[in-house]
Amino acid sequence: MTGLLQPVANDPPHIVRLSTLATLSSDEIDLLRSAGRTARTVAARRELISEGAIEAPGILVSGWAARIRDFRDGRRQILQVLMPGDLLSSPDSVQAPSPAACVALTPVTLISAPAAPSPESGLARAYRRCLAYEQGCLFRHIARLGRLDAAERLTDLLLEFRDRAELAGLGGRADFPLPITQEALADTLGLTSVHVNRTLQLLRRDGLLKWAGGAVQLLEPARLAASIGYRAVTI
Amino acid sequence: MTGLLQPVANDPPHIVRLSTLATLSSDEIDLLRSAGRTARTVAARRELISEGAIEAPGILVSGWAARIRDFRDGRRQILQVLMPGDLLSSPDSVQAPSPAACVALTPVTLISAPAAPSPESGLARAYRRCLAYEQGCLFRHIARLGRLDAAERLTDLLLEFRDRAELAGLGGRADFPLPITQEALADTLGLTSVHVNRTLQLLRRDGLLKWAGGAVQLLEPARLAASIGYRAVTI
DNA sequence: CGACAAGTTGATGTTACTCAAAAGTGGTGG
DNA sequence: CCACCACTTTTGAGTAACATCAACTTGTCG
Repeated sequence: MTGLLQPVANDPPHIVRLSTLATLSSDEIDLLRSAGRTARTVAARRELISEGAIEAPGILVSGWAARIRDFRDGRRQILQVLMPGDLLSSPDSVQAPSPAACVALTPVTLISAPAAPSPESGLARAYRRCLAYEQGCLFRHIARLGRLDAAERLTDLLLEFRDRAELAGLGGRADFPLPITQEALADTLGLTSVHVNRTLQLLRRDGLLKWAGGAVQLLEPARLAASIGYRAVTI
Repeated sequence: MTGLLQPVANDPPHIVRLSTLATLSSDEIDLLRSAGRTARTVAARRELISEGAIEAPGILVSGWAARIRDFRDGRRQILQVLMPGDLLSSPDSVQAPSPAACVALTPVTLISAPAAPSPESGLARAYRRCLAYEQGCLFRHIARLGRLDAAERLTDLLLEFRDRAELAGLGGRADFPLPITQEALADTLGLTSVHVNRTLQLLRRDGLLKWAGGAVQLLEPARLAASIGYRAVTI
């Protein structure tokens, strides 16, 4: 059977995400499904990719991970947070040494990303749009770290997570999984975990969010978005 | 005449840069040279690309530019600094709406980036390596903003500029052009221009750098690099 | 020479860091 | 089932880095 399909809600996150970014043929979806049968699992805190290693094209299908930069004195910066459905490295891009190590923030499962049938295929387009989206997120991350204060950084990051979770069919319009520690959040936001904790308490006290059982619920997403002039990453 | 050439010091920066990143045939170099004959110039402070516009593949051949994010209240963050030889957008990548506006920091000249003859050609490889290098710089920028203090940020950025200038055949091992204002530097580093000014004075007082006539000279590049554990972006 | 942009200086305020310790949470094995 | 351990979250008090505001100087270009 050949033809075009709409993304299905019960599909795994990477299939929802890729088929939202470009229309995939059912052959391509089958390709992704069969790739899902040979998954690799990695325990929390373990490296998925070490710095300088050649990355095999991969997709994160469950758990969260992060590209990180460690400094000699113990400081650590999370460069990019990866959630289910995210590409670890596209089959199209250069097989270059990874510019940064990638570690699992939770237990993680990975599959290898199937090569696209052709550069004009839907899958190839989906991969390219993933990369563009990713770059948009990196730019947003830079603006966040450079010019927002703690509460604004946290708000901005949570809104980004919400959008990305929704893109992969995870969580709803105001709630989404967030299975990482406050310390990981601090390393993402360029803050200390103490300060992240205090900032979270402010937002909770103001009735803006709840965070329990590894999931966040934004109580007034529109007000949050308006308060920082949040706009979704365009793709 | 066909064959492989070494980069020539007197070549324009984009040719030096691309032919350092991958070996180009003389046909490909001719392609780049003829692209150089139809240059576009943009005055300082003008936009090269506005946010959301579709970017035409381009190369910066002279002057400096920056991708920026402007906030409603006047805050501004420079997301990426572009210097001569840098790709504005690769012919290979998606023709997606630009995630951020790009403005000229000095008067600028642009050429359009010629499409690579084939995906396996040297030029296509050079473009891909440009993108990988660029991503490495973005990661470095994030770590800088998230975890370094003012003096470290400045040092790290100047060392990156030195490396990138050298890659494009501009400047030497310790000195390079820096034709931008302290305010642009502040918007890059997530600091105020007042604080950048004071931090520069510290470095000057310690005999670490000179900055005059739009060019910086690092007096002890090795000591600077060691002080922050600087490692060049790997490509 | 005048005007405007860029760089410099000083005084003061605030955000976020540091250090330290207590309280809560979850998993493991006896 | 409980005791223990490691990890995470929370709280408090003092501090440092950077921002803010405002003025003044220098440089540049028409």
